[in-house]
Amino acid sequence: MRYSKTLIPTLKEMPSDAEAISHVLLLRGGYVRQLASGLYIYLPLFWRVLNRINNIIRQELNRIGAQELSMPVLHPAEVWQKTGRWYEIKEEMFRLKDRTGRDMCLAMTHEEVMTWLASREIRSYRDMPQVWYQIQTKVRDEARPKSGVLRTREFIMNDSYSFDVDDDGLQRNYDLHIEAYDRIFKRCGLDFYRVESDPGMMGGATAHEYMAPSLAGEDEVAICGSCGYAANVELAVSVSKVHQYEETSRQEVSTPQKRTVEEVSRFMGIGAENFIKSLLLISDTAPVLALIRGDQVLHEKKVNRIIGNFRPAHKDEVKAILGVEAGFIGPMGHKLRIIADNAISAGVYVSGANKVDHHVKGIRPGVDFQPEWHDIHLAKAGDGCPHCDGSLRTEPVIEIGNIFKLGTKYSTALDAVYLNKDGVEVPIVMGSYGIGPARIAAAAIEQHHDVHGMMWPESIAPFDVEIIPLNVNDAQTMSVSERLYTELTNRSIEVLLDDRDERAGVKFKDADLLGIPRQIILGPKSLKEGLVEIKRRKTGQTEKHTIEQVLDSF
RNA sequence: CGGGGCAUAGCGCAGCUUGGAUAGCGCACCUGCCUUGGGAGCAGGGGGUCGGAGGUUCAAAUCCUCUUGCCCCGACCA
Repeated sequence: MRYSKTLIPTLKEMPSDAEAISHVLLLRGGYVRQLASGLYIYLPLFWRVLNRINNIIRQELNRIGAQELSMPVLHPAEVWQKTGRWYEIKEEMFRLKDRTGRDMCLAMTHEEVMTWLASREIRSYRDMPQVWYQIQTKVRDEARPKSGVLRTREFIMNDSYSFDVDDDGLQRNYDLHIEAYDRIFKRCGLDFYRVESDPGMMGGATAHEYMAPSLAGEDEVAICGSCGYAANVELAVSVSKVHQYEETSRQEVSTPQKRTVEEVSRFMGIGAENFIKSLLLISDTAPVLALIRGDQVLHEKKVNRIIGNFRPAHKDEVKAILGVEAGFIGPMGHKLRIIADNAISAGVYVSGANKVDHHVKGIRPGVDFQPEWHDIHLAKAGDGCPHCDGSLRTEPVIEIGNIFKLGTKYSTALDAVYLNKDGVEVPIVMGSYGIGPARIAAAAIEQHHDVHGMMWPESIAPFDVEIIPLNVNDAQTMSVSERLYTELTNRSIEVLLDDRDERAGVKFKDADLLGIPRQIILGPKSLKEGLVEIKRRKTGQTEKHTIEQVLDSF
């Protein structure tokens, strides 16, 4: 392609609204433009990148026997009503009516419609397994679009759905998708982790997320350096550091005006890990007392799974329910439900005395009070790995893909059933798998760039090579450029020819910004010797070669 | 949804506190000359009515009210 005839509106100045590096570079490099909050126009360069990514995805999914198809973006409400998500999902779903007043919505995802199709077309165990996928637009009214193309309200997703007769079949398809996804992300040149994740509203028990490490990431994963345990911190299990404690007898201590763990800890000269933090939570059904170690943070999602929806109690509620001011609550002597983090199952602790201005030391959990034991603390860097002796570290990541075992949640709701060998009607067992191509692109930029611009992995770069004739008014320069352009193109190499009548500096700057992996530089000096230069964008190294050598190197 | 910030030429910004005459700068753009290995130089030129509505005032980019959009933090996130 000729640069002079391609829309590549590069920007010299820093866009003021961009924060994430990928966002800045996509804007500056003329890859995308923003139409409105969370809505982006993909210009020719970005579209080429996405198509390359999508082709890798296609190849790998076809390889495991998946079949590509395409689904509507506009859905009738009924299918979403049948699974209940029409009611469960709130403002995040775009809803509208057609001219007859029928309720419709824009697709946030395609479990419903895929399952609807399966319910009509799959009749027998002989029809399975099936894996259907598409590369389609999804629309979600995000509460807060951000970071350029990383979190948008409309985006392309590759989503794949498996249909099996039983859990074993599902497991096979799940494993096949892991294989395909591993290959896809590897081929796209990304560093990534596959981590255990929260199935969330998808339902089902098992789920993994593919995460690309990046400062621009919204998620955080906990990783064990020794055994490879990796999980989203939303559900990461961790072994709290063992702490030293003193065997003291139970004893009340006066702690005037000292309420927080930090205050009392400093006042008594005892480390925060020797405290029990008592938090009163109001769930939908009853108040619950949650206990965690003083040096830890309560993990609301974990608690949510145990007691359902809840909120922290207000100050006056604490007084009304426990009969003591917040700040002096202790675990003992209460009748309500108590859940405690495993970390405090051993040891001797200090906590509130349930009496203003007093705490108690020498408290023995399991002896002085009997809670339900759970993991309800937030895993943090330095905590022990739950599977080995290693310790965990945490890292910010971009979610680039996810895989879920759905089970029969959707097939049951939409009556997608088949007849098994015994002639019995059984619900289809499903899995769903998703990849965000734009996030792969953004993650690749986040992971591969320098101060001058992007450095695309070869597999997903918009072009394989950029030819840079330094002086387009020089006949020899141009004839060699044209020859290289033609011959490389004939060999199916994707070439960008910077045929603009611009100064050398402009072309170099733009080329580095665009990040095409290889640059072929044609200047008068080298050409006199019959040589051209090849520059590798990643290393910045240049080598001089004859034209034949260059052609042969591809 | 809570908190904060911004909105003046295509882009990046100044001017606003303390109202006052043709609203300014850099980049980009157009014309000419010159130049061609890291975003050149000189000369000339076009383009905005200050996000929108209302108000105060002799006078509003500037003060007041409302409103819309965008960004950031948090909540949320199939």
